[in-house]
Amino acid sequence: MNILEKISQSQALFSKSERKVAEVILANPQTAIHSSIATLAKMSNVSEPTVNRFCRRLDTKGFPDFKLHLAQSLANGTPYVNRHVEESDGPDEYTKKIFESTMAALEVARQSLDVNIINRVVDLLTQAQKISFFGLGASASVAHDALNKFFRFNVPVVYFDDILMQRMSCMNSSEEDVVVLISHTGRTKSLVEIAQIARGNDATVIGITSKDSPLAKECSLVISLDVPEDTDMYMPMASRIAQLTLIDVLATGFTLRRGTKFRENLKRVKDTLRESRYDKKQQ
Amino acid sequence: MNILEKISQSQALFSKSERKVAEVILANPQTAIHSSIATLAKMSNVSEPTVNRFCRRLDTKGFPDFKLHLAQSLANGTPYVNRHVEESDGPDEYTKKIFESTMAALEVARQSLDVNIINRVVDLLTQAQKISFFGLGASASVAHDALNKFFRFNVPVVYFDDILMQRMSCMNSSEEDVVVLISHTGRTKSLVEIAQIARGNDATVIGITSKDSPLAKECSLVISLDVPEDTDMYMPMASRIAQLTLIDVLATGFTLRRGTKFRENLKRVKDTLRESRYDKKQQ
DNA sequence: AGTCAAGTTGTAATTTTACTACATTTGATG
DNA sequence: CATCAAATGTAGTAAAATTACAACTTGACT
Repeated sequence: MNILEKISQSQALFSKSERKVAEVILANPQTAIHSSIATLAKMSNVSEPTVNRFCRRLDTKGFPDFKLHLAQSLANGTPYVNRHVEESDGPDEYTKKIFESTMAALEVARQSLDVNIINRVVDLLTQAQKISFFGLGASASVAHDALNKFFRFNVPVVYFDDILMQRMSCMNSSEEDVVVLISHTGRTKSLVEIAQIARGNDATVIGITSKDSPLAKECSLVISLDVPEDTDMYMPMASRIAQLTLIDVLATGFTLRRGTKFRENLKRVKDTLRESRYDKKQQ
Repeated sequence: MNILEKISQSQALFSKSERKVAEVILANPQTAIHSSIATLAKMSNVSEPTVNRFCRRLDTKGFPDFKLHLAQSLANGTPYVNRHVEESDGPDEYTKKIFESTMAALEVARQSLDVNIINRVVDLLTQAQKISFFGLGASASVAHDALNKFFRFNVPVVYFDDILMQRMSCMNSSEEDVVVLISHTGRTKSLVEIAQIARGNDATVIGITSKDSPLAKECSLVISLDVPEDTDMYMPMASRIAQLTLIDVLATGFTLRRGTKFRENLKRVKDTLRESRYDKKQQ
């Protein structure tokens, strides 16, 4: 885990002087990694051994090891998850925080992914007669996006954001069909029911949802995507982005499986759009 | 620049013994960051000062500083932009590449954003009588997502993915209305026309699009979002994610502007969903 | 309030680590 | 093969981190 997050979360664990050290480091981590233990001790108004004890409390081997961890946290593009937006934040602050926590969430999501399952899902998708993408609420737009991607592959794709249409569509599904259900929580009742209907018609049901959820239990195959969600805002944010990126991965896997010739087909689809656009040169 | 890459590229610069050091480090960088200069010297069969000289040749201040740089290169989640998916990539490789390049794209997008414009857009959105989100193709799902977010704020929000509906909606817009148009290229003809119609009806038109595009020219205010897009795949991927994250930023700015009391309102909206879900405990 | 124990913090000595100055080696060139 | 510059190593020095221990807080219980 990112050591900066760990510091801000472990406040309770620290003693008074250790907290002083934590403050100084959090306030200026860049300076911290370039300081010696003596300098840092002086900056925090504590003794050197206190800094050392602080490092060990964070399960590092000592000060140099701690600096290594800190350096990694500070590495470009390794933002910390727990940058919650606060009431007092200005536009520059909340913009930065949201982007950074989104990136961090992607990193976490990537690590939680099971590549073998992705591979099998790509297999199933390439062999499907018809692919359906269903989601509700925030996940509806993800399904919508998936439609947009897979539509270009010249495969029968279906997307509905209406529960009844989703049900009817699943009623008519058959063994060769793949139904992809998207839900962050995996606890949306009507989606679970749809999974059951689809399974009842022998369709392959793939869930993009969280592990061990009711929806996951009803699926033939689950891509579990555990994303740290900032619940302060009462809106799904990072989970959606992770789902979309996963869709990108699946779509990419799909095109790779289909080979180069198929890729040319994609280019043609894209070229078709040209007429609807203003030429780049003409501006 | 990543110091590991730098080492492998600077081979010519090194002396014979220094190259030995480079080899050992490249072979096992994880070990290197946890070794002292003495251990590393022994592993490379060179003297300690040689290791030190090696570090300085790479423009670091000395061995400890070098280790810091190395640690940063090794931090996971340090994405390189130029990780294009290749024909021969397996699932683990393309998954990693897509996630990493998405993260990198977000970082680039964040840096290209103008915070002042974001602030003004948030201003306009909070004051709007009605907010419309329109996009076509891949950007339609982004607009769809925006609907989902702003809908929770108890503001009149409109979203259509049908050109005619979009036009009609804009025809009826007025001075107090804000129309948000989303397009990566900014060269989709019908969207440009819609911008003109909306402007003609005195609505405020906000573009989430690329700078200097035809669409940008027709907007009252443009949030330009320049994203490095992997064109190999002929599909918009990173641009969409950046747009969505921007929507998150706008939505967050919106709620912050409205204050704490408003946030409680959001919680109520979320709680309303409970009935449609399976309880967490019951599983 | 006084005492004691547990926990916290600092001082000073010790050990480890990195760096510097200088000596030796290597190998290329006339 | 003599010479010189570049490369490498040796040994000493300086700096940094860690340890052991002493002094000081804190708060519970008599």
